[in-house]
Amino acid sequence: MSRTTLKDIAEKVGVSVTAVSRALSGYPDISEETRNRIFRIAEELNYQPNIAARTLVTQKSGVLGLFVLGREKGEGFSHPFSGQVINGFLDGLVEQGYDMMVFKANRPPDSGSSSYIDLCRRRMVEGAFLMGLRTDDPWITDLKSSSIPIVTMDMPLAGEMTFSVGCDNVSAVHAAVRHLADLGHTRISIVNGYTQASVSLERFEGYRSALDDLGLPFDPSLVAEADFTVAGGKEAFLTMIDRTPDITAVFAASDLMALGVLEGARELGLRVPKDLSVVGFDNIDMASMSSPPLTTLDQPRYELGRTAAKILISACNGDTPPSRVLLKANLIVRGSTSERNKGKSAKGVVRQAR
Amino acid sequence: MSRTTLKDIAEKVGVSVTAVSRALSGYPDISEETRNRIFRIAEELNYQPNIAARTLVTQKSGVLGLFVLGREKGEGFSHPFSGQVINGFLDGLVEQGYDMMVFKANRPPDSGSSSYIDLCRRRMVEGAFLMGLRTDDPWITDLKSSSIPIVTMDMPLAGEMTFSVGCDNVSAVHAAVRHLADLGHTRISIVNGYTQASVSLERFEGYRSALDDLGLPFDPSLVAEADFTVAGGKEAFLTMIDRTPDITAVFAASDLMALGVLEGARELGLRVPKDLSVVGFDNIDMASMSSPPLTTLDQPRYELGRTAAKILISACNGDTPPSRVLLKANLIVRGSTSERNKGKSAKGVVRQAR
DNA sequence: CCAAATTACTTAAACGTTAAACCTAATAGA
DNA sequence: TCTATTAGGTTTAACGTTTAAGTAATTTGG
Repeated sequence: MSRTTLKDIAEKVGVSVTAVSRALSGYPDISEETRNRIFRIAEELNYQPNIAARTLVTQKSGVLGLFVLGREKGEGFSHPFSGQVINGFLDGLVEQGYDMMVFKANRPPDSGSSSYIDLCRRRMVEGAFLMGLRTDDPWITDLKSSSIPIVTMDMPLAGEMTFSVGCDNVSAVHAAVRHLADLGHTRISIVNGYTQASVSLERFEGYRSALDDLGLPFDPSLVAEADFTVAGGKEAFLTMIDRTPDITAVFAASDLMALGVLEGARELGLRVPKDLSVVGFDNIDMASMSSPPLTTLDQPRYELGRTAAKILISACNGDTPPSRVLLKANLIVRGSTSERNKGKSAKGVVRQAR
Repeated sequence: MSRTTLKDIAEKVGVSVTAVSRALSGYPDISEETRNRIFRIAEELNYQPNIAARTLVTQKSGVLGLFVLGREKGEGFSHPFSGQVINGFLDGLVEQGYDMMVFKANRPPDSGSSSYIDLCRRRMVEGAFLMGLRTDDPWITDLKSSSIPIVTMDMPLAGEMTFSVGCDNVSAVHAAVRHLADLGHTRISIVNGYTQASVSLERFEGYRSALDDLGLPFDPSLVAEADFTVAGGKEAFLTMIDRTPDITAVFAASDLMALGVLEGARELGLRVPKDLSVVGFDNIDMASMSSPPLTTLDQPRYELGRTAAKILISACNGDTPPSRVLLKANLIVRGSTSERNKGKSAKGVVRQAR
């Protein structure tokens, strides 16, 4: 026997298919008695609506799409940051009766690959949440002119139907740098992410403005750029400290890079936080477990995902949510930062270690 | 203007809807010339098939479901283990033209929540992959009698349409214990996961059989049980080492618990690996970054996910894949294990530290 | 040269649902 | 008492696709 349909119930109860449909959908024009009979039989036959059929006629699928872009090595799903965001997004959308479909980013836009929007259209996806979008993504223009609502993480797009969620990176980094300055550091370097991520620009802005506000001079040789990974952070740190050995503090634009800095420092014989203070960004689980545990900026990841779902759904309902929502990232002070050690500068140690 | 449909193309080309459908699907009974015209117009109108309509008539949605169960704190998506498995699963299914829908596990089976299978039926999901299923899950019997193929991770179900993927836990743990024994350890303890995970039983079996094979006596007081988390592992280790301070090696059934053991050891002043050797399980990213880096069993996570997709799809196609596929977990030796230190036993250190 | 087969289509039906329009009997309002 | 309304339905059509069953024109085989 195949699946039970409205027709099966209708026949068994002795009413029309429409009556069953309306009863189950809670319309008031079905008598209390028939309604009860219908529900009983539906239960008995373990009726599950065929959502494909419903979608076809209502033109609404009840599906929201998730794109986890940049899924090479250590990115995307396997990035320690993504999990909680996705959890929040999923919870937020399930609460409103939606389901989630996950799409793989088809890398080369040349061949037969479709744009994100086209992928959505086939499945009648009502809105999409994009994580890991970069400024050089080939489908950006496509997204801007989307007719379904799009929420991006960390990357405002300025389209009619595009929205974004993210942290207030500028003030977050400002706070981190201030924290380091408060501890007496004056040679504060930044290991930033690549410029194709728009957070990188914001975080740099936070760094610059903090320096200005604190009366510290800006030195371009204290700025390094990496790819948000451990290896990249380590590499960037090592070349930078070689150039400018008088650094006593590092702000890294991701915890992974901060962990890379820690690794690099260990190799050089620098003791964190005694010789070098390190601040990360994200507060991934690993951050609290490194030695020393990382001082970092906690992004409310779950809340970010949840907010994305909220915006998407309200836009789907024809409302006009704010085009950009910024949540606050909180500085969490742990063991990787401390008062600047005036006696023994990092410089000396580095010279020794080499 | 709304979406382009087959009808739009048909009118513009001057053929029937069927002709367009068949041309686009590659049937041979459309002339080369009309086919080309159809393709050109379809392209021009940026036609995207309405998959809901297709699903309705073919009774196949082209969707596979993913259930990431146990999504409390640190579990599910945010578990460092899940990401790569999901990446593999997604890649495997996209390659075959499928899409992935992710379902939230509705915890209490009492209220109005539906079984995993029912969730699938509504969306005509063709098969599902379940991660994090426990032996005490309320929907187990439902799953066993499923009419759509189900692949579980790490948990064989013995149903007509159920399959499972996982690692060969028994021989993996066997290798880990042998590694410790080879280093001279004789008091080897196990911090296992909770018994509701079937891997726990298998890992315990590996532990027992290794002990037997190596001629080491089994001592129940060297067995602890925790919840796979860092905190749980630490707690379990601390109470165990208090009871039996002569332990010189620990096998933990997850890297997170192993990291907890490391933390506990640090607090007691035990030096790893000098005073205590520790082996984990999973090879999560964190494992290589702890200090010391963890010796652990590497699960081929990506491959596990990919295999799940492969099995699911072949079962969807009416084939009969093996009901259980076990991949090999490889021992990766890092800094957390070393030769047993005969001079200074852990016992002495613990006594001192307390 | 005619029947049979092939080519290139078309028509009709179906998938399971919802929405709009319609209907009938009972009830309410004047 | 007659009409207007309401309650409780039913009938019909539509959503966009695929598939089975035609059909007319052309080609092939003997």
